[in-house]
Amino acid sequence: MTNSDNRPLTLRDVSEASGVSEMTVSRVLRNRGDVSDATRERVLETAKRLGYVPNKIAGALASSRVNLVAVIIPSMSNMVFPEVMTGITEALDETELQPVVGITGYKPEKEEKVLYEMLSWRPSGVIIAGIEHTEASRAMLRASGIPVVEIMDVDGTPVDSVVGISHRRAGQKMAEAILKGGYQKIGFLGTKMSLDHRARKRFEGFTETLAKNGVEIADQEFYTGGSALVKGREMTAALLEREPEIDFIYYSNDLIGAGGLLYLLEKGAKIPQEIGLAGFNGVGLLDGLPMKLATMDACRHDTGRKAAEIIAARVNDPSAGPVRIAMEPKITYGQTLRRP
Amino acid sequence: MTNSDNRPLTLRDVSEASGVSEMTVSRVLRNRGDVSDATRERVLETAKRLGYVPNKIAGALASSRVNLVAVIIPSMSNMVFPEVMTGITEALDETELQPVVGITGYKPEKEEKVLYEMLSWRPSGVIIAGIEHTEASRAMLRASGIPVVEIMDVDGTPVDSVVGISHRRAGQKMAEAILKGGYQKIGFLGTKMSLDHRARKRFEGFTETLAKNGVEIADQEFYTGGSALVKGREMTAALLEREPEIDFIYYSNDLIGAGGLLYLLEKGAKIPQEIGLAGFNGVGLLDGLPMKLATMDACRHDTGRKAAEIIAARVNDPSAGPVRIAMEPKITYGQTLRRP
DNA sequence: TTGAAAGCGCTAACAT
DNA sequence: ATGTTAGCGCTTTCAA
Repeated sequence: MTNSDNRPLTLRDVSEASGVSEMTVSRVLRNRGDVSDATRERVLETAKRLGYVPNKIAGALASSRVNLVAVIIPSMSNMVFPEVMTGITEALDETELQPVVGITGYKPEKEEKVLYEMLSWRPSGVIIAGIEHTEASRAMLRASGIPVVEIMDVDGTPVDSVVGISHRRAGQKMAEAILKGGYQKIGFLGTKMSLDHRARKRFEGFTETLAKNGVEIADQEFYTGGSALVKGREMTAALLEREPEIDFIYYSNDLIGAGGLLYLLEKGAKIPQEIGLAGFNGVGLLDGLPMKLATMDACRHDTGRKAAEIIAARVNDPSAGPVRIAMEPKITYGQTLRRP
Repeated sequence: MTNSDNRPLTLRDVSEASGVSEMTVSRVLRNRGDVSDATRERVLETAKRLGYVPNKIAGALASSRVNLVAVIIPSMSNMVFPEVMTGITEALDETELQPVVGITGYKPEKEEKVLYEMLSWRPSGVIIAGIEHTEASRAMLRASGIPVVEIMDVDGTPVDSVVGISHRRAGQKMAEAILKGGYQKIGFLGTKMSLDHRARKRFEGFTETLAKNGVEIADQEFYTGGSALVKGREMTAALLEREPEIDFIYYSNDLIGAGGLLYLLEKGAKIPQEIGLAGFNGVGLLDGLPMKLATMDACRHDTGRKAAEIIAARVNDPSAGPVRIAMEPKITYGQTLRRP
């Protein structure tokens, strides 16, 4: 089954074993050009019998084509990014392209390293989360000469193409909905936002809109690390301890929102009359909680799909220009946000 | 910032711009061999100024070394696999190796394709979930001549090395704990297991151990697709409708277990006196539920770490032999399983 | 400490 | 329909 020495098989081995030139073997294996059925069959049979696996490294070097798309995201355990990946994978499955994922852990320097590493494999395109990058990263992206799509945030200046929602707008919209719901004393609980630009922009859009309507955040708290459900409970308890009059809490994500929801339900709070809640993301995982949390869909799946489609289109037609797609985040009222 | 034409920069460009040979540039960029400080500095400065990014494709072809480890898993949205990935990444971060992930969607044919695709990049090793593969996949793995670690299941015959728990044993252990807790009429709710071998093995170990103790599963049901929390609710409701006497439900994963738990709490069930519950996986995400679900830790993080360490060791010393590590799954009683 | 030559395994381009 | 030749951009090996 294995070849005698430990050398991986080459095209030449298949060529010799099947009695046709390397070039013809190559053509058969890539379904290129004209090859007679007889030859084709013989080559395929031989390749299969020997257990030949082509060497893409050599192929890529020779053709200067690499059918890989670098996908650079902060995390895989966030629930948010697997969904984006699904969209990307779906779209790429219709092409020759394949995604390769790099994880940055939300750290700009790590992003820079991962990007450098991935670009050194000369991928056909890059999909990268966020629109904030180090100057070095932006320079690399520009210099790469390949299509780049920044995703999940359109508030800023993209290197090339961009697809996503405006988080500033998402925050605004939620603030408007909350005010229309008649809530007055509003608190905010979220992650520490020094590096989570999207959460920060939502927060900014949120507070600005409240301010325009003469409302100021009654209280706020930011956490880092730990179980989101537990944090949601704890922070909600602490917030209400400090400010018992609060009648709405806006959470920076659905998980801490769910923690807060569970806590308040146990306390017997009247939701959404006495107190309303909203999260962010539209995490399907949470369907099945005792009460459906108000949230906002970040269009993650579509964003992934669209981004991949842009790359695919650009690979086929390098002359195509940059694209900017701002999706509209939609509120899901659930059962924790009073309708106007 | 970008070079005038669209051609990516090569070593030669740096060589010409810095006035030293390509070879010396190469040495500087890889910290190899003796290069004078003056030369090193000049080369690094030039490379940075030009924005040179090395071409790993060419490097890999020339050196026949690829510092990539193929990691092949069924899914990224399962909560289980991101944790394994964390362990793998941690261990690889201490080496020159880098993980590249392929997703199979639990489909053997897709696994075969992904494997072929990844092997064609000539990685330094393979970490692959499960011990059941198509014969073609096994043949590829054997023929690849690189270290292979199958993970998360040790019940079967590995191609090379294997790290994980015995799911059969996990099922047995949970059955024993439930019986010792004094439960008698036991139901099972889980995923359809045609392709989820690990869930199947747990189920088999579970029922066999019950049988040895003269107990037969009182009722069971299998689902596919949909929100796990919702399914957990629905199936629990249906099960208790059919068999109101049931005093324990074993779920094939923590999420449907959590759905069942929430449902039963709403119904005012006395847990764990009148009815006990247990899931599987030890999903940290669920900390913060009103009650802590009994579960079993599948040692995912350690499994990932260990697997990566085995690959790294083998890369450094190709003569090392295969390794088999069976971890011991530990029960977490939580608050839903009566202790003996 | 530096450089020159050869070639990794494949494919583009050009024969035949 | 098939074969030949010349690289792709780097590293290995050997020479200076």
